[in-house]
Amino acid sequence: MSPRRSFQRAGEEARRAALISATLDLIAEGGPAAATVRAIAARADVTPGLIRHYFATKEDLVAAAHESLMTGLTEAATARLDELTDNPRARLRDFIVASVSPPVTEPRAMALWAASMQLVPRDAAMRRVHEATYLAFRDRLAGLIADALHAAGRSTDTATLRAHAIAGNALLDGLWIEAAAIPDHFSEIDLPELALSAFSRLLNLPLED
Amino acid sequence: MSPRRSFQRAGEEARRAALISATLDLIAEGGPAAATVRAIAARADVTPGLIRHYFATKEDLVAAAHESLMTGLTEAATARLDELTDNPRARLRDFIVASVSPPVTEPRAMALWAASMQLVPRDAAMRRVHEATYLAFRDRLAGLIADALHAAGRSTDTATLRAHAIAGNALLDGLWIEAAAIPDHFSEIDLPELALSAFSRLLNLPLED
DNA sequence: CCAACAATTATACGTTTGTATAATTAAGGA
DNA sequence: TCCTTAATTATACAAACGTATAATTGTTGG
Repeated sequence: MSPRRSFQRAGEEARRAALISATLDLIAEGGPAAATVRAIAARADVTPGLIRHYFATKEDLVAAAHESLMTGLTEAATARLDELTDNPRARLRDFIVASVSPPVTEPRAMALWAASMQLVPRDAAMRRVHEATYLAFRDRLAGLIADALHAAGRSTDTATLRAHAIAGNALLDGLWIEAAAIPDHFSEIDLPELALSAFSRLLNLPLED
Repeated sequence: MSPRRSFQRAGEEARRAALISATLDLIAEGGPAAATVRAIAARADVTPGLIRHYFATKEDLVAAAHESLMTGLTEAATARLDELTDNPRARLRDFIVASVSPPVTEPRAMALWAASMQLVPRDAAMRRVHEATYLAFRDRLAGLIADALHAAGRSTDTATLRAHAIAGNALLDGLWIEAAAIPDHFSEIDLPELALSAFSRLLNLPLED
């Protein structure tokens, strides 16, 4: 007499979110190999069969998890912007600082990001998600740069603006990646200050406090 | 009557190298999941049982492969420096261009790098190797920057130089990573020119042709 | 209060995985 | 030349994987 386990119904949205969260947790802790359908189900406190009910294949679930991760990182850098002053230069400065500060620079985020990047070259769905989220972040940065330069009375043709956004994005990416990879080594370095200083020279626009 | 497959004996060193090479090829092509013992053996043109004869466990083989990868990358970067001209500014320029050009920007390199980075937060040995190779690369860049600035008659205190090297390294990392991740999107962009332009502003030192 | 439906669990299947062990064969020294 | 030894192949096995499908159960509208 094995009693069938009781359960509660949850909305589709909540269940998908729970499965995605469980997937990210497992990948962060033990890499992609640890994110098996059975482990994911256990972490989300459901049975493995339910995964197939919401995601046709495990690949779909992983892709959805990647999208959730990337948009989450972008939002982490963007979140404080809305509550900020309307001073364009301060907004850009805050965006830069947030991009090289926790939670973005936490090792967990880096491990997840690396796991995703590893799939990008050969998984079309992952590549599409990555490109979309990359461009979303870059466009956001481009807008902030344009506003800051304009407020300083500088003209900005689109080609130059795009180059600034690409380089600035690359700078922020490289900084948070290394800071997350070897936190001990960067603990004694004021990363926000370094980022602001480099950005100031990149745009020829003072950003430091 | 199935004839047993013929074979030739090889030295331990050669066999281990062949197995490591096969492992890296497979990880680059299909990720860590593709590097099964059977696939590795097939690629190295031996039977799966032989792997266990040289590596007690598959984990040992993967660790050896990562170490080989890291040291190989550093040596490649070091070797490249020696063939450059002795004009300090040209050396820095060539180094920057090489860092955002093939074979560095090939998706294969990015996939292997991402596979390694994914292990860094969880594996102390991997973290040590990564930190050492990162610092080796950064120190090289710092030396090139110092020489170029000095040749231009600029003074450079060590703190500023280190900041320049960190920011420059981050810029190059971010650029080659994205170029390798979404090559289609960057195909129409002159990445070396963009990198040189950004570096020039970062150092306030003209580097473009 | 009941019936219909969707959400969830349960079970099963075929593959593939890493590893263990026994059988064979190439290579070198006596 | 033969005989020993280590390198290599061959076979086997239990565990874990993703997926498919059937059986149940919570929920909601009438």
